Amino acid sequence: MALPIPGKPVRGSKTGQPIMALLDLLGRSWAMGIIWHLYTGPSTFRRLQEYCESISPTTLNKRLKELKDCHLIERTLEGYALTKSGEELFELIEPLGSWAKIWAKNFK
Amino acid sequence: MALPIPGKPVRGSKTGQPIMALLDLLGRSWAMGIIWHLYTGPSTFRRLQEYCESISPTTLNKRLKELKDCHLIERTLEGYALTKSGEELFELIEPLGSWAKIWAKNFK
DNA sequence: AGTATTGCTACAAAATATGTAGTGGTATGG
DNA sequence: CCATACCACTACATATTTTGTAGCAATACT
Repeated sequence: MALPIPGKPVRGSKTGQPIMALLDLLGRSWAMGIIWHLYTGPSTFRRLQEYCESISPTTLNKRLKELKDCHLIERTLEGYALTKSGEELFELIEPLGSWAKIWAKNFK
Repeated sequence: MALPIPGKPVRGSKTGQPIMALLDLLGRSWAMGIIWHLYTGPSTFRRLQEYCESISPTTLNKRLKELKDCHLIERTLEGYALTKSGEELFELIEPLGSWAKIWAKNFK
């Protein structure tokens, strides 16, 4: 399980379980936030930065590279966009949106 | 959206969107791995540590506190266990497991 | 009483993220 | 053509998070 993450292998990948590699990738700061936003359509670097509450350009750049290397996003003429694979992944995590609302009520 | 995360407010919570708070929580190191493991049944601190590839006790302890504060896990006589809420959440992320296998083939 | 295991805490070092400034590239206007 | 203005990044110092190792108090087992 050698995912093409720049630098060292993915955290959690030693077990060889793909799910662990995926959870590691998604468990990095803003990774899921980026995917969530891109489902609304392609976006520019700047707009992603704003959407992710002013994530630093350094981190955004790194995250985008990783997601690109894992074929979840790609650059298009309109900016960054989800790949077919990325869309599939989004559709799997989409249900979290409505669940989160119910969950959040426990803290009001 | 003031989730009871020890210390500062959840990253991503400023928008007031519960999904962002949830993605932040789940986007911390090993958070989803812990949930994934606990679905197989209650577990002790030590076994969780082994399962999470020797996550440092400091981080494991912090993460367990956060997940407890957000009512996703709880301490039982048998150790740490998912709450009703935590189980619901797991069932939402469970499909990632089979998807990850297909996705991983792109890197072989 | 002695040894083992467990659930943690302490703390220094390493890795990661942030915040701000700046660079080079392309578009727009005068 | 030159200035101004964005945009997509890179550089780099600082802050925060995670790791790794050691150790301690509590319970269990011999």
